[in-house]
Amino acid sequence: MKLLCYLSYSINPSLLSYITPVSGRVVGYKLTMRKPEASPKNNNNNKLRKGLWSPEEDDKLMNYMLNSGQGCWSDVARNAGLQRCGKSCRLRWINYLRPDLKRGAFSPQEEELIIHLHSLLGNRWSQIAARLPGRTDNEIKNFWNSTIKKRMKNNMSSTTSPNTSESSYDPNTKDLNMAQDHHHHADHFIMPMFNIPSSPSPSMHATVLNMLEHGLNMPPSGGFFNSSGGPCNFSSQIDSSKGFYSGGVFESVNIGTDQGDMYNVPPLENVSTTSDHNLKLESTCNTDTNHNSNYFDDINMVNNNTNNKKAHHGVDHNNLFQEELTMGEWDLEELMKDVSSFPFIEFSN
DNA sequence: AATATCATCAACCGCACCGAC
DNA sequence: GGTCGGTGCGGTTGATGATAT
Repeated sequence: MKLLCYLSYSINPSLLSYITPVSGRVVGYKLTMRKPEASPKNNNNNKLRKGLWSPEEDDKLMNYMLNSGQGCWSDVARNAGLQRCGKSCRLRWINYLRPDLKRGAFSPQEEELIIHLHSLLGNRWSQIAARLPGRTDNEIKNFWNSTIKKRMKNNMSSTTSPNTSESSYDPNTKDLNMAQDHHHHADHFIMPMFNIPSSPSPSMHATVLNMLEHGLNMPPSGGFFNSSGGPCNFSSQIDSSKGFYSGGVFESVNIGTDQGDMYNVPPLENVSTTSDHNLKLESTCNTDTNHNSNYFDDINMVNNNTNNKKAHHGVDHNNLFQEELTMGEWDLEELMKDVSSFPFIEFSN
């Protein structure tokens, strides 16, 4: 089916309106999903259509974009002969028609990467998507909310069972298995790497990045993340033979050092997100000489770029971030502040 | 077989940012 | 400095198919 999807798309992208991009399921054209004329607002003077896109609309937009390229989206909508708002055209293009979109289910590697990036970036789906070539923020967001979040939720509920801590490893529940395993060691502070709140606080965000930055130099006295009491090394390592973590979140020190380490997170890819600031990021980070430093540079860039958005909340993330990066040691109190908002609790809704 | 419930995901909505005027 | 249009982002909705009862 996946192959069929790719083939079909290469022939006529609009055909794939009938196939969901992620699952590859043939679902038929959901003509009534968002009933185009259902709302009175749709009958306004502009007669702008809403709801699902028809194959004809897809064709129009695709042809226009391929022939004329992207301009002002409202112009695109008008010039392409679409009775859609520019916003809708943009969304359709980015999420569905873009030629470089990858189709099909998320691979285990992609899943791991999403989880990892989410632990660092929170719900900054666009930033996460920028590191997954061919994937859209919407796709990743849906995947997270439907699959990963549910998995975590299920796993959290399973922690109430006394047997769960002894349960064998299940790749489908690996995140919470690890978290719960640590969680049961009450004498050690546990930071569930995958369970950072939707919007990590600046201090927590900084702390996580601090860990990544200074993992080797973490004060042994902290020992927050190492149940064995040894030096605290924060990083993640994939056992490539299994496709998942080999030793838990806080075990190895290997981020970005192995060729096969998927957490050697690629710099922002040339993924045609049409986002200007993503392109800027890409231009500043896209070098392959030093993956490790690039990665952290990249994260810093992310912080810088998200800073503007956060400014209206009255918090200067960037300053906080840089401040904490220079601290060189853990601010346990700050860290603990954030623990209460970990999705260990959040996912219990 | 009929019905209810769940899972998925395309698309909308509201908000914020940015640049031009 | 205020307004406006364009754009991007994250949260949410709701139709559909799949699965359970």
